[in-house]
Amino acid sequence: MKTGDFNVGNREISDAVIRRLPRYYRFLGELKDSGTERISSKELSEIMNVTASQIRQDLNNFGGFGQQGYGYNVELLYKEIGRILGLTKMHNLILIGAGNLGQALAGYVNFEKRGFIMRGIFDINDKLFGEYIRNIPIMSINQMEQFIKENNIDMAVIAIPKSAAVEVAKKLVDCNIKAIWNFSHIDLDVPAGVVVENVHLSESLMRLSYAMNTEKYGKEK
Amino acid sequence: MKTGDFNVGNREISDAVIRRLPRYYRFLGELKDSGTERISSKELSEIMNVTASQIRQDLNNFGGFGQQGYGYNVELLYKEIGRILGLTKMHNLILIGAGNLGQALAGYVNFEKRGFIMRGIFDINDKLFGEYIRNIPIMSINQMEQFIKENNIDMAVIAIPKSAAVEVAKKLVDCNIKAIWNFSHIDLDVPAGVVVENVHLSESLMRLSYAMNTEKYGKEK
DNA sequence: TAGATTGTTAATCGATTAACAATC
DNA sequence: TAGATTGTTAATCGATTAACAATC
Repeated sequence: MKTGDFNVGNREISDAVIRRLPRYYRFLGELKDSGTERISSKELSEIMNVTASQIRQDLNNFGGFGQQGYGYNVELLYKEIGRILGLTKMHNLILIGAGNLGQALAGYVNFEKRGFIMRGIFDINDKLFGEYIRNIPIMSINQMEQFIKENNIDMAVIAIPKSAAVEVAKKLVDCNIKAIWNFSHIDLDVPAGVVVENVHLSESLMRLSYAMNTEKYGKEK
Repeated sequence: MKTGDFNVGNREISDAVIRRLPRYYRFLGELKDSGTERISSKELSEIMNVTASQIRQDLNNFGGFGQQGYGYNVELLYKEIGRILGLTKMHNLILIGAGNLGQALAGYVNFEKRGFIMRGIFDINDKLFGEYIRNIPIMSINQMEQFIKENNIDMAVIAIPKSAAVEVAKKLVDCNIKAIWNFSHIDLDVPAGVVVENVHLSESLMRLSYAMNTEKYGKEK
């Protein structure tokens, strides 16, 4: 097992488990802030509305963080999950697309709390070049490749229309970007070793639409 | 079976299926736009990178839209999925929070294509009152309840800090809002009959962080 | 020590995939 | 008609829940 490899043994950790980790992290953070020192899987399960069994199973993918008869130390567990999620490392990132959504993302300071530092913003609109959002310069997309190399960038946020996203993603991969946070409504095709996390807002809206639609006329409970 | 109730028989349709519907819709829309008339589950499975079996199983939750020996008519299937997702209906919605993210969401015109019309924006910052984003007026949060009643609003987008989100959600529920698209980093607790769809960007970022972290040091494939 | 609660194994449940008869 | 492909049943796989011995 190499450094940074958290799963006990070498089993593959299921996506379902990983999807739940940030939520555990959020609740533990709140408990920590409220001064709670210890918590049992049972208590946490009631707060989070999941089963205690699931909590214990999930955590034991990564190690035995609890203690029989006591439960879990909140601060320790919070820190461990943070480490598992990679939040203790720093990453330099860039944003592509200074439209509405891009500007909102650039203005979102909470990234930095998690170790993600936005270094540059790229767009095709030359009216924006030279401007800044929170000290982050907006530059021409033509300068992107050079900037990535010179600034040790390993992650990119894509917030441009889908017609341009595929080409930009290709360039990013060529520049050895390791992670793409994709807000464009398209599935990006990247080689192994590059990770993509999609935020498809329109799909989220459609799910809400479905739920509204079936709730209204659905069978009574 | 009542109008608007799409599931065949009366089985509960699993969340896993529903989460895939918008993606089918997106791919079918692209196929339709490119002039493709018919497609088999096999062909679609190759484009979408899923199994043909899963596609057929998923669709047959809602009805037999295909034809043996032929496959599926793209335009018909696209329309059916749109209907299932409730995209043929109109909804009036409001936005709470005219910060960076809220402004980005207000500027996002694609909602309207799906039948979601933003009628008003509410904030606590009095410097914004009287301003407009795309003809949508920004008003005081104090006017919200009256506005909802007078404008037949059935959905709200919450894009405010989590400290204020719980209270606003409570007010919305009292005003008979049926759906909440929640961008605040908190789990909203709403009564049965009200649906919530969460977009937790920070959790998405953490998942990307996890993937980066394990990819780098992970076992070679 | 007795009580509490974990870590872990076993049982159950649900979702995905495979197979194939029905049928266009 | 023969070939293709669906709709659907059966088999498999994986995830969740339950149970309990280990142990703090």
